[in-house]
Amino acid sequence: MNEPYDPKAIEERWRDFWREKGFFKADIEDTARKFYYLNMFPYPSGKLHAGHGRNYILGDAIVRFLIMRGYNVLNPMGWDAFGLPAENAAIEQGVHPRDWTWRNIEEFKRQFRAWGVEYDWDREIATCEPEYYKWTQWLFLKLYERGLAYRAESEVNWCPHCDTVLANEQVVNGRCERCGSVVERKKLTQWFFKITAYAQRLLDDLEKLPDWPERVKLMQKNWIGRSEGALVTFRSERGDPIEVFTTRPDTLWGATFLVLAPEHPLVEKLTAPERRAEVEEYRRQAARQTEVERLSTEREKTGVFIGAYAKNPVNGEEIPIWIADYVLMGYGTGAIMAVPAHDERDFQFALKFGIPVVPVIAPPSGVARSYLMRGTFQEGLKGALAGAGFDFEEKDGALYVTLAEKDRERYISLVQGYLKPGSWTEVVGAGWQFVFPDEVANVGSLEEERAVLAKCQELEPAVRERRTVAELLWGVEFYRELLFHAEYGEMINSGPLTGTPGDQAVRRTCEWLEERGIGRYAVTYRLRDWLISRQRYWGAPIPMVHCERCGAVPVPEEELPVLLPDVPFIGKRGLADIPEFVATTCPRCGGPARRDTDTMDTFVDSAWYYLRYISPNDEEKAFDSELVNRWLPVDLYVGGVEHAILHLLYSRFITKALYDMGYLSFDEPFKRLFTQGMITYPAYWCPEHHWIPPGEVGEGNRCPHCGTELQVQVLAMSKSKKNVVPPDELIAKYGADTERLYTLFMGPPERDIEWSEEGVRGAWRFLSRLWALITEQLPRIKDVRDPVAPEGLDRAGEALWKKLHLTIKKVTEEFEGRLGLNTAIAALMELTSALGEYLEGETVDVRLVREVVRNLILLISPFTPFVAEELWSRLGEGGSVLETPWPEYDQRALAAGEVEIPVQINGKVRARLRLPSAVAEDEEALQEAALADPVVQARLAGKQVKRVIAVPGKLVSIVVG
RNA sequence: GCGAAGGUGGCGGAAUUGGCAGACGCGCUGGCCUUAGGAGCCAGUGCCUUCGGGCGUGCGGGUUCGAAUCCCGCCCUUCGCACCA
Repeated sequence: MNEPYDPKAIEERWRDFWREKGFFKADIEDTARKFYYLNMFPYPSGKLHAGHGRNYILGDAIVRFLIMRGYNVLNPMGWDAFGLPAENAAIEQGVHPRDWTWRNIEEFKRQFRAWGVEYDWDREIATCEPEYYKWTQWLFLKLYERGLAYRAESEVNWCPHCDTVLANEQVVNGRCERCGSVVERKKLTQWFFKITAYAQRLLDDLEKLPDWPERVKLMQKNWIGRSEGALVTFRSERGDPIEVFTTRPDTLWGATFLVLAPEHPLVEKLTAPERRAEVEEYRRQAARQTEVERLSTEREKTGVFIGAYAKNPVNGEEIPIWIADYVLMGYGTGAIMAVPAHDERDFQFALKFGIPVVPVIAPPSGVARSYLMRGTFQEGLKGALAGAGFDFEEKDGALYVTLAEKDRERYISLVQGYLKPGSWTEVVGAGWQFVFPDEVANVGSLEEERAVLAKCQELEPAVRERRTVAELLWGVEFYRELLFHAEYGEMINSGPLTGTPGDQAVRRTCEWLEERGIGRYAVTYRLRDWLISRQRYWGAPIPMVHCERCGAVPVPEEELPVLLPDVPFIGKRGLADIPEFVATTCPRCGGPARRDTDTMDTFVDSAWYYLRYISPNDEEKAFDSELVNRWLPVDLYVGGVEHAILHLLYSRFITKALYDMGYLSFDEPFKRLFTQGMITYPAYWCPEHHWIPPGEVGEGNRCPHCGTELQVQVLAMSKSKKNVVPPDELIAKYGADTERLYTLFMGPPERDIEWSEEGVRGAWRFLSRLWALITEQLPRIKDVRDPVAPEGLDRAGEALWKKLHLTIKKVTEEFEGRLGLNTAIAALMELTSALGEYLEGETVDVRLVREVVRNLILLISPFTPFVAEELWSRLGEGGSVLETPWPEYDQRALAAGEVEIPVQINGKVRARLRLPSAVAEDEEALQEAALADPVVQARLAGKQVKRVIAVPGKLVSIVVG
C-alpha cells in the first residue's frame, strides 16, 4: 500500500514557502495587468472561527487563481483595530487596549498562516496606530475645510450602557446594535459629516455599479430614501411662516389640520396660553420616550392641540395646529399638513380627535356607495332603482346601493324623489354628497362640512354627538372603506385645479404653487448626516481645539497626529477623563484652550483604508494619488452583507468627497462587490446558564449545568453565542486543505449555510482518494514528458481527455464569473472519479494520465494549496504551482466524439441515441437517425407521426397522434 | 404595511437564451475488510408500481412539441425598511 494522506506531515512544509517566495507581493509600479482584490478587513476581536473562513478562504482561492492567470495581484490585509470591545477588555482586565488588540492580531495572523491564507504582509495596516490615524485626522480636517464636517447640537441616540452616542445606523429597532440596551434620546453638541450633501450622487451613482448585488444597491437606495414633493408655506394667525413638506401637493385642498413634531421650534411661540400646560406635558412625555416606544407600530396616535390656527394658502381656510409624535423633527421640515381623506395616519388621527375630513381626490375605482336607512324612503324606490338599472341589496329594510360614478347625478335625482321628509341619504365616492329632499349638499370644504353636519343634527337627534361628518359616515360600516384612500386620482373640491387628472395632479399643483409663490417643488431624503463623535478613548481623536476667544479651531496639519494619551487607566468618559490631554493652547491665538475630547466613529477609519494599502508607509501623505488612481477602484471587494449600508455607503461618500477635492480621479471605490453568506451552526440557550457550547450539550438537548431542556436555533457562528467551530481543531484532525475544501464546497458562497461535521469528512475522503490515486500513479508518470493529443486515444481515453478539458473550462469560468466554486469543486470530483475509472480500464495511456494528473493538481490548487504543492513537487516538473500558468482548455473538446441525444415521444424520454457529434449537430441527419432507431421505431409502430422537432446537439421530440 | 430574495429527494445543493430534473457531497441501506469501529473500501438510493409503466421542482391555472425555468393568481419562508409626510 502507498503512503497514506497525512496532512500534518505535508502542510507545515509549505506554510512559509509561499511567503518566502514572495508570490503574494504586488509589484506596485506595474499596473499593466493589475488586479486589486480586497477582503473587508476584520476587527481583531479574539480568535478566528470556521465561519470567518467563508470570507478569507474564498478570497485566498480567488487570489491564487488570479496569480496563476498571470495577474499582478494586490491582496492586502489589515486591522480595523479601534473600537469598543478593546476598551471594554481594557476596563475589565486592566490591559491596555493596544496590547489587547495586538495580541489578537498576532493570533489572527497565526491562524491565517495555518489556513494557508496569504497576503501581501508588507502592506499591513492597523487603524489604531498613529501612523494610520494621523491620516484619519487629516481626512477630518479636509472635510472640515470643505464644510463637510460641522458641529451641531442635536438630539442624539444615547446608549446608557456604552455611555456613548450612536449613529442612526447603529440603532437597531431602538436598541444599541452592540449591547442591546434601549437607546435614549439626549441633546448634545456633536460632530457630523455632511453626507446628505451627497445624497443625490450616492443614489444616482448606484447606476454606475452594475457588478454590485442588486440587493445591496436596493438597501442603499431605501436608506437614502429620496422622495419628491413640494414645500408649502402655511401661516399662523400672527403670520409666522410654517413650512411643510408633502409628497402629495395635489391633496392640499383637503388639509384640515397641521401637525408639528413636538420638538418643533415654533411650538413654543405658537402655543396659546390656555393650552401651554398640556402642550408642555406632552412634549416632556415625548422627549422621555425611547425610540422603541415611539416607533412601536401598533400604538394608537397621540397628540395635543396647541390652541393656534394656520391659514391654508390655497383656500384661506383656518385649520388647527396640533403636535404629535408621529411627526418626526428629523425628516422634512418637522411639520406636516394633514390630509385625513388621503393619508392613513392622518385619517386615524382625525377620527380619534374629531377633526373634519374633506375628500379632494376621486378614487380611481370610480365606484360610489349609498346607504338608505330603513324608513327613510317611500315604497316604490326599490322598483324605481331596479327599473333604472341600479345595483342594490336589501337587508333588514335598509338599502345598500353600489353605483358607478358616472351614474351619480341620475341616481341622486331619482332617489331624491323618494326620500321621506326629514330624511336624507349620502353618496360616498368621488367626494361625499348628502341628498336631502330639498337640496343636495356637497362636503367640499370645511364650511360645507359644518353646514352639512349642522343640518343632519337638526333633523336627527341621534347624530347630535357626532363631531364631524366623517364620524357620522364612519358609523355606517358600508361606507368605511371608501372614507380614505391614498391613491392618485382626479382632483375634486380643489378650487381652480378641480378636474385635473390624477397623472398630472402633482406636477400641475407644483406649477400653480410656484406661480403664486406659495410653495415649490422639493426633494427630501431620509438619509441624515453622519454623526461621528464618540465619547470613548479607543478611537482617533478629533483634531479640533476649543478656544474661548476663537471658538472651534482645527489642529494644524503639521501638528498631526493628535496622539491618544498613553494612560494606564481608562475612564468611562474616555478622553474627557484625562485632564492632561484636555489642556492645550489655541493654535490660532496661543491662549488657553481645550482639546475636543471626542474620538471618531470607527466607520471613519474604515471609510478610506483601501486607499492606504497602496502606500502604507508613506509618512508625507495619506495616500499616493498617482498610484491610487492607477490601482483603484478595487476590482473585487468581498465581505459580509452586514456592511451593505453603513461601511459601503460611508466609503462611497468619502471617495466622492476626495474626488471633489481633486485627490482622486474616480468617484466609486469598489468596482465589483461580492457579499458572502454566513456559516451557521446550532446555538443552545439555557434560560439560566445562557449560551451553551454545542460540545457540552448533554443527552436530549439538556443543559450540562442544570438539566433544563435547551432551546436550539441555527444561527451565524459567533463567539458570543458560543456556537463556533475552532479551525485549530479541524486542522489538527483533517488538515487545512480539508477545511478549505469543505468551506468552499458546502454551497454557493453568497448563501448562508449550516456547517456540518459530516460534510467535512466528505471533503477529507475526497482528498484521501485524490492523494492515493495520484501517488499510486507517480512512479509511472513521473518521467513521462510526451504531450497527448485526442487523435491517438481510444474511446475511453478520448472521453477522459474531453472530461479534462470541460473541467478546465468549468473551473475557469466559475472563478471568472459568478464564483460558484461549489460547482467547480464538484467538477473536480467528477474528473477524479473519471480518472479512477479510466485507470481500471484495459488500456492506459500514461501520457494522458500524466496530463490529467498535472492539470488536476493545478486546478485544485486554489482550493487545497498544500496538497497541490506537495503533489506538484513529487510530480517533478519543478517550481511551484503558483508560478505555473493556469491550464487552458482545448476547443476541440467541445466538439469531438460522440454525444448522447435523448428522444422524446409526446414529451417523454423514450430512447437515448449515441451519435457522432457531426450527426447530432445536423438537424436533418439528427431527425433521420432518431426515426431510424429501433427503439423509437417500436414505439412509433401503428401510430401517426404528426410532428418531429430536432434540436441540434440537444434532443429530438416526436409528436404522435 | 412596503420592498427584495427564495421555495427542487431524508439533508446541503446541481441544472436558467425553455430541451435528459436531482450533478457533486452528506445521510441512509446492503456487502467487504477488521479483535473492534463513530475508520476505510464497493454497490444501491426521488416517490409509487400490478414491473407495462405512472407521478414528481410550494399550490392552482395558462403558453408550448417540450416548463424547475416563461405568463397570471395564491400560499409559505428569510432578509431589509418600517408612523419618512
